Amino acid sequence: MAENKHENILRAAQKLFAERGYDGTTVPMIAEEAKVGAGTIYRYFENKQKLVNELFRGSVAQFAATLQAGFPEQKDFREKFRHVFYQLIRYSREQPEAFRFINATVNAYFLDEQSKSDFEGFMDFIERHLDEGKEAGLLRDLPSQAFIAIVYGTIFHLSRTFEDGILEPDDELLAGIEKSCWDAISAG
Amino acid sequence: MAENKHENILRAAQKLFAERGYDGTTVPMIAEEAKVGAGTIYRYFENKQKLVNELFRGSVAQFAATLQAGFPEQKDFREKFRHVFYQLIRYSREQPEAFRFINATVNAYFLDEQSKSDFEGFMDFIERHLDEGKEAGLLRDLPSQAFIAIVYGTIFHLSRTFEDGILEPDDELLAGIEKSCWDAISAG
DNA sequence: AAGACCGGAATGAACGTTCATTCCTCTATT
DNA sequence: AATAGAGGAATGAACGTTCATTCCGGTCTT
Repeated sequence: MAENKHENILRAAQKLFAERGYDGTTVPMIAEEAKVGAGTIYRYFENKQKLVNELFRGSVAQFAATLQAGFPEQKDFREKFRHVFYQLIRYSREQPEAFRFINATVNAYFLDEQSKSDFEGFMDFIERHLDEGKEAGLLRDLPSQAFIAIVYGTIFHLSRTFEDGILEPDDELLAGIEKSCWDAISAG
Repeated sequence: MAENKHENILRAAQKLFAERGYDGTTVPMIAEEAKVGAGTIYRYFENKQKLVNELFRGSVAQFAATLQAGFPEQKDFREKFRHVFYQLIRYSREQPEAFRFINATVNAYFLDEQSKSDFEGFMDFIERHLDEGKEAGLLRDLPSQAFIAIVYGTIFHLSRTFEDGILEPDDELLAGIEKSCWDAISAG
């Protein structure tokens, strides 16, 4: 039961932070959602800010793990790109609260230095992957950060569209958008 | 000076909401930033929530006006798309706080129905524009909302990249990204 | 022309409420 | 009986909001 409460509190916080934001969520709200006393939260976390930072880093780590899981190191760049695209989609679909929380929190004033640099490290993985495609001459003559804006930006907005029920995600739609993104970044 | 205070309060709120979010910004903070007494805010706005909604609607209206200003109604679809793309970029560059505030607030729990429907009306304009291109057979066989995710999502993420100083916006870069977006949505 | 007066605009101290955090009691386990 | 874990009442700070008071420009009276 011990480790369980720690996890329950994090999950409750994630849900509420995703819905209402950090400052719109009170510690008693988190306690109620996690079904623990308000004081219990302070047995597991020094304060609210430490809690949100620990949650953020955990989410980013899980996100990074999803992205790297089954990465086709031996295959060609086109295949690697497909992998990254679909794993980004997968995380945003399987952990919509975490995905929303991460993106809403990236630039927040309450993130500490370690959290920021953890996220940068994660983005660096994507950037390095795109750099590889650039060096192979497969991509357009644009900075990697522009490719990130196109691919990550698209997926970010798409996940909102799915969450709001405006579009239904199916294989055909996702395949079409993956091809669109590839065509947006690939050379000639 | 009368209308001026109303405007000063809105601008102060916009700056703070963009930086710290609605719940992370206190009314006394807004008062200090606007250089008025805290009580003065309540002469112009019924309460904090009415203030944030009025600000949101004003920002959306300005955004919509920017998008429609000089719309090349007589030109071909390719030219219209270019217009929309560059006007979206323009607003995000000229009003970065408003752009950030709008996007961070779209799904917020404190937005009232009118604010939500104002924003939907704005998005409808973009969607209708893309529908036109679809009906003309110029675009891929994807839902318009997917195109919005690609174009708007890209620009949204790009504006973060510019704001953080990661990329410098110049004509060549923007032209390259505009072409990328067009290639992502156009048929054949 | 000058002083008295008026009314709305502006203020910031003060209110009740709610927040993050602490502390003390109770329960369960050994 | 002793200890550790958990809960929730208690606490002081800070919140959104109100309100008694001050300020200020214009108008009336003489």
